[in-house]
Amino acid sequence: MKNQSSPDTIAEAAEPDQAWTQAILERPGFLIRRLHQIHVSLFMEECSGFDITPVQYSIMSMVSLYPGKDQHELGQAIGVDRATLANVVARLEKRDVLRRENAQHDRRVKQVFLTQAGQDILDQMSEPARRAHARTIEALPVKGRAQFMSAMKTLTEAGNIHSRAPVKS
Amino acid sequence: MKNQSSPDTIAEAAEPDQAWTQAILERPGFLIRRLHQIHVSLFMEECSGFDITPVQYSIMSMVSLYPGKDQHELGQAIGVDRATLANVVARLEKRDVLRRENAQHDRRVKQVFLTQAGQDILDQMSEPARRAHARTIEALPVKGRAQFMSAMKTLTEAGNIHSRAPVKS
DNA sequence: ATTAATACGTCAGTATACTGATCAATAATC
DNA sequence: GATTATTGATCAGTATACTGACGTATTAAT
Repeated sequence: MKNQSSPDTIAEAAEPDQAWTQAILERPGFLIRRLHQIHVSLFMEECSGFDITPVQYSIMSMVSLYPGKDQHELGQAIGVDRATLANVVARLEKRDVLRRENAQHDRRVKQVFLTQAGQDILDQMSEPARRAHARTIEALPVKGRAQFMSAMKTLTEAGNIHSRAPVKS
Repeated sequence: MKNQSSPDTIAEAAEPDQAWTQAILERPGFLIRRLHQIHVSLFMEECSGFDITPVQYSIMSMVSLYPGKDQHELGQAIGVDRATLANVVARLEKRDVLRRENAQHDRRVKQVFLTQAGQDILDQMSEPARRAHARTIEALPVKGRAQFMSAMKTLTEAGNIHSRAPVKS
């Protein structure tokens, strides 16, 4: 209610402290959010025409490996909470990419399967998806990429329990 | 429509190929999404009670440095598209954290200011926010943290133009 | 066997993130 | 000066992500 609430402080606010701005833009969380945005953009660019998002692709990949895996297991496998996973799967089912089926052994459970259309999309996306992942870290020297991926593994494994939807292997 | 669409393939699908599962879970984009989730969780945990998200904190920090910056500039400064930024700012305005004002020099422009309440929250959040960022990378050895942050800077700078809301400095 | 606890899925609500369209104000062009 | 183009903001729609609550089905405990 003193200095920053008055509009006539605009002029001299143009160059307060470049270092402080840098401090904001170099926080770990900030850079992680940015890199996530960048990867999603690269993924959607490489995979344009399929209209499949990175998370959808992760789910399809996992269902392809484990046909009949239920929603709860799928969520735990890729680190997506059950509410979000149900949303994504419902969308893919509506588009005839996935199919859900009530399990006989437990009527609470819904098992997920790829349709033939879904398997075809997955196959066709293999190369563009690989490129998107590669481009995300291509600015690093080859040696640096391995170091970076190693660090990411360390951090995600260490932080796994702290996230709301931990990956359960 | 052959192997994966039949529910009686569940049993033998239990252990298809551990290596393939690993391949999914070690893609760059996958780990980036996970680390982003983890950081947000840590941030919300450290800053519980304030009900301020990481992006909201970024905006508040930037407005504190540049009072009167308009929405378009703010979005470019922190890498958030204008539609999203307008949403976030509108929410913070409703909670009396920020204040918007129509600029005299250009009636299209809405300048953003912190309220006193907003500045107080920002001040009080300084330490918990710092801890959240620190904890996000604390699993790395001290030397590894610098390397990791350096790699993140390289990647976000290189990928900046590819994202839909590039940071403009 | 009934009750209690747990598990799976869903729903409602909220937040970030993006797209594409629209509208009003400004800037550029003729 | 009138027309055109550009810009800032908003709106509608969609997607991931999470919370808390609910209902139903299963399992555990009594």
